[in-house]
Amino acid sequence: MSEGQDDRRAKLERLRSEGVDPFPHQFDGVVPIETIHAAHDGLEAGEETDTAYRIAGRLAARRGHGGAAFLDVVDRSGRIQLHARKDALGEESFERLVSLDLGDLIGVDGTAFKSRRGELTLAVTSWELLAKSLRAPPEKFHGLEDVEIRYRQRELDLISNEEVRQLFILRSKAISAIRRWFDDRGFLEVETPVLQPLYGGALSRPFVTHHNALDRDFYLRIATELYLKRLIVGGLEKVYEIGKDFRNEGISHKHSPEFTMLEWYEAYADYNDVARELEEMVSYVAREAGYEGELDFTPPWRRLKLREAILEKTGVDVIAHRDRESLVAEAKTKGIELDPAESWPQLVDELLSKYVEPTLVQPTFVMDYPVELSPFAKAHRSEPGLVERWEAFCTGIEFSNAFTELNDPDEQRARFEAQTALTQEGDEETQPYDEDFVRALEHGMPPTGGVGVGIDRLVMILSGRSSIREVILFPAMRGGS
RNA sequence: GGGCCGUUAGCUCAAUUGGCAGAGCAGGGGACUCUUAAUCCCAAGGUUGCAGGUUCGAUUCCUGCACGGCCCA
Repeated sequence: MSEGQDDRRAKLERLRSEGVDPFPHQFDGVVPIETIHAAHDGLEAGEETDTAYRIAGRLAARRGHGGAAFLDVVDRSGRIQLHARKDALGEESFERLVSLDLGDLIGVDGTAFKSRRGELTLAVTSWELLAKSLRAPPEKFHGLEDVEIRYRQRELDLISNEEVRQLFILRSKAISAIRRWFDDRGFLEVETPVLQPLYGGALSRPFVTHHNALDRDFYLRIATELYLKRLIVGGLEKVYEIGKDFRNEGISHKHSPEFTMLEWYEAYADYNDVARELEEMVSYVAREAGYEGELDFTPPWRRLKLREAILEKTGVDVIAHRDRESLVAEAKTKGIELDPAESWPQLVDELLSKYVEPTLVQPTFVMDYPVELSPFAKAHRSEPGLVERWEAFCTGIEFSNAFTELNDPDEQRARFEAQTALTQEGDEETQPYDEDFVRALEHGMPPTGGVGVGIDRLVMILSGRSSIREVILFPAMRGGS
């Protein structure tokens, strides 16, 4: 009797033999359960109405009392109690209703009232089976807690865990709010290739795939950056894209090999302009998604220079020690052991991520990065050796990255060549030379501000989750079919 | 890649020193017309992740593997 399936199949056959279709085609005129709550939560205990509603959902609990029964039905918007009476429904309909299995999908007509204990309830006047469930749902009180099953069979997680449903509704609301925000400001939503002859726009190893008819390899994109900037060259001026990027690197609580990225580019803007846009946009999205936590997204956010942020947390001035040896030595005087095998920019990155990042709880911009870590950012207008770049942090994680975009094609060519040199030294996360992109820049790209936002990380922040897998419906897992 | 922890009934969890593998929920039978983790009675439910090893005897100890979690790189 695996998972009680035999009992359920026997009921299925009995229903069929009684002339009941266990899988009917549709059920018209359903209202969300929340509309009943909205209309009648103010009723007094014991108060009855003759207002009729038609709802549909999954049977989540049942409490029988002989000639009557209470049943809980759940839909996407909420849960409501049903009260069924044998004297109201008749013997056949009542017996069939109380012998349903938990997990069955039903449609119900009933009138709203409040029970003596004060629970809003639908008195069932008629009902029908909408789909038979042949497997037992997870236990009703604890729900499904096994993390592996929650991720591999997310449908069960959604069925049994209300807060998981709420999380993914929040995610959906956040993404639609993002689109609304950009659409309202004259941005065009565009779609650029996922399959790319060359990858670029970020520092990461790519996934490789093969096109049979062309007999050549393609890369799954690691970013949308370079194609979007070609659209800026083409005169579209304000563009954004929301889509999946793919990075062939380790999986952690903040890295998924497949993740959702928002990028936008705006002609005639710089990194200060787009910083103001990010704080406004996130503040709007948090409001629209119903965020109610401790974080304050109200603009303006705190702005720190990278040099000062690291100095404040470690006592190390990375700009005053602008080569590997002197930086390692300086860190040592502050009691920080750095790996002397790493390059200067890698060491700076380590100081940032280890000593600064975890302390940035409220939304914060860290500004003005060394040129070595930023092959697409324009030189800083007043700080030599730095570029006009910021990253935005919140709850200790980086969720956004932006530049005043480099638009000098000769400078861009030189940056690619520097990356190629790193590749030859064995660095596997470098930027391949993209001649199509440089040629596009040679036609002239206006001054441009560009931003990337990790949508999964933004949803983690808005929902208070600490693992990226919690906010991805079907996260990548080892093994499986 | 490394360290630690976990994997027992459909689900959530027990099992003393290595000695008959238990409970709640769900499912089955029965009672009950305002309950809400409903309640009460009865019966059933197991290849203890997989493969080895030690032992008279392994859920328990050892080795390897798989999958997962947390931390580190």
